[in-house]
Amino acid sequence: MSLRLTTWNINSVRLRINLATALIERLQPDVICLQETKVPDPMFPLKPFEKLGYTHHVVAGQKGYHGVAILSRWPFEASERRNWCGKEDARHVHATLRGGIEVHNFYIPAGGDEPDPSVNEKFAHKLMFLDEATDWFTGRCRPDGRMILVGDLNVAPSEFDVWSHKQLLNVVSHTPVEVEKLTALLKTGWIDAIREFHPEPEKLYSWWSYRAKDWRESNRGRRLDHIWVTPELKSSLRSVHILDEARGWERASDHVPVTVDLEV
DNA sequence: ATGGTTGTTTAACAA
Repeated sequence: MSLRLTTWNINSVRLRINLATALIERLQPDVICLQETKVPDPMFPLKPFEKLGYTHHVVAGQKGYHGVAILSRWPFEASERRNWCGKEDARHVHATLRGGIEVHNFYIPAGGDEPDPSVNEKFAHKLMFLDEATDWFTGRCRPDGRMILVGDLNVAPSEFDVWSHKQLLNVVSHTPVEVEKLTALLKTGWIDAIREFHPEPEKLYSWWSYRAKDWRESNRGRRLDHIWVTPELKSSLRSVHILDEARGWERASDHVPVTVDLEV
């Protein structure tokens, strides 16, 4: 069976519900993983998704910030919300699809502006989150079997994942300590599916700041959104696609949807 | 070197 999964930091699911339906019409993913939904669960707009066939969902939201959701045309065998770092932040849900494929959807803390954990509590939280996730996937949730990890991981790990390695070395999202910790998480047993199809040195971005006058012209992007799979799914990978043009949509999110196709 | 924008919620914060 073919499985198409799209991950997207939508930056408010209520504001961009029409962009979500446009995306669905166009790509028809089987599974959609959203981040930064910014809505408490009772107010999540499930109806438009249900009408389009996404009758299975796991949603974890909160007022104003964060929020993740998995919306699926495939039934779930199980699903769960998980909290991290002793906080109630809605940053992770996971679901096991019919057939036993486990999907993890993360919204890793952005980390604030100052890349020093001793003065910036948000950056400390980000590093702790990455450590805790690494511990978790090393221990009771080992990445074996058929598993997919996606989301806004808020780290652009390689020099080819940012518009300027030099100019971003001390900018949160590309500092060596974050890259080291994201790499440790990857090495718990994952394969970077996007790079399987677009190996370095090809430049890849999934986010462009709202602050640029012309995002396309300046093209100061970063690859913050990721799709990882376990080795067991490597031979099932068929293609990946970063929908750059979505950054040019009216009232766009600052992130664009990223899609993977598998034959499972 | 700095400031630039957007979303939620309504002045301030997060990204």
